[in-house]
Amino acid sequence: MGNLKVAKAHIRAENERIILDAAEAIFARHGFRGSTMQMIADQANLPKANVHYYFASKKELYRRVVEQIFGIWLQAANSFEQSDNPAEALRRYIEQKMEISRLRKNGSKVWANEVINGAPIIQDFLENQLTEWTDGRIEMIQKWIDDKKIRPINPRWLLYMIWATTQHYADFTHQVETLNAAEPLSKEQWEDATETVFQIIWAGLVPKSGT
Amino acid sequence: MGNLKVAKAHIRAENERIILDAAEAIFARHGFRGSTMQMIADQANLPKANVHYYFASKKELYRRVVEQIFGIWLQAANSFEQSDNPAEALRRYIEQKMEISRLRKNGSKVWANEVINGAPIIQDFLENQLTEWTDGRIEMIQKWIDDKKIRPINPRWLLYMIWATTQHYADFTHQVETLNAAEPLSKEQWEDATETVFQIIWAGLVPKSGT
DNA sequence: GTCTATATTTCGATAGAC
DNA sequence: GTCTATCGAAATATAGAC
Repeated sequence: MGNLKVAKAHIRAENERIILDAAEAIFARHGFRGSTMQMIADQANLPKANVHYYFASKKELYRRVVEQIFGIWLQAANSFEQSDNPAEALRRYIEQKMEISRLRKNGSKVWANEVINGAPIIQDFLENQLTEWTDGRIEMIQKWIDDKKIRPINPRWLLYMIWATTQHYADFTHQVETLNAAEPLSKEQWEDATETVFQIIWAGLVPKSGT
Repeated sequence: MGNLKVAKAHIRAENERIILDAAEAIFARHGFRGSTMQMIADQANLPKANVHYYFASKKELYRRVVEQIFGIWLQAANSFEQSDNPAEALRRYIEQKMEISRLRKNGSKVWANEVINGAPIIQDFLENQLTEWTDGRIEMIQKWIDDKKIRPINPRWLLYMIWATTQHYADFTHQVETLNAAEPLSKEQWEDATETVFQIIWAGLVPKSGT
């Protein structure tokens, strides 16, 4: 009896994972309304009714996908804390964000799609978790400024700049690859792009030596 | 007879304009598949059948909207040419891009949506016009580097950085406003953000005085 | 050129046999 | 837990009167 329960729970966990991965890919490519349960089922190699068996509605499935992405974002964001040295903290954060853009393109695209459309489904994430996290990071950056470790700039615009620049490589992959002779960026290009993003931002933050 | 033709042409031009504006707003908010001809008709204050009278299909209407946006982008991009001084040229370009983000949010969002989804409808723009324009601008920036006017960085990543940072304020308006206590950015905030973007990028490009 | 009514297709969701 | 068949609700597009 106990074994049966465990086996069934295992099947459920595995199928949910397969469907979530399939849904992320489809939602990233076609948006919420552009994606059909049939497409997701095909991507997962399951009959459409099975998808409905595990996720009651398309909306619930979508929300689970977005939740998953948001978790990864917040987790990476913690790297911000790990150093009191602004150069180190920013380098680590930019590197992590670029790494997520490289490895989790679909997640980033679903998020972008959702925000562009006014976040009809995940507004609560923006209002609660993201607002809290952002306010905390702004305080940290402001402290760096007060300590004259970086130039006085508005910390908020700096954060947006890092988000925009790093996520661009995930959200606009298709444009980036088209402009790269229809080829994905090579390992060297990813490293070079990451280094350039960090270098420009950091050089733009260093306090003027003469001041 | 001639007058009648002119009058009808006028009616057509005006109605097409009304429908295009309505469609841009709806497509920006709901994406291609999320938008219905009924929504567009309501936004334009016209019966649905009239929209079909002027635009044979939803796809044709969408393509016209994206074409319009792309024209505005390319036009603004010319400001890049107007100065041989990198600081001036970059400042003007960033200011223009931020101005478009402020005034033409919907256009930018439709474009972003389209690229995220793999540009199924406007791939030819990416392959032709955008590739040409980008290659030309990369040459210009490379010349600045050769002339030691700016530090040696990969010009392509610099362009992407400018695009990403400026368009973020249009595409992610909803997130930016949620993080701004649900208020649109004030005139002062727009100016401050623009200045910060330019300052960080430019300071990150100036050649080291000691080298 | 305008607009009501409707044909046709597609999709989300469920029933019910296995 | 799986899967076929199908319902009911939209949505695109068009026919045809004005």
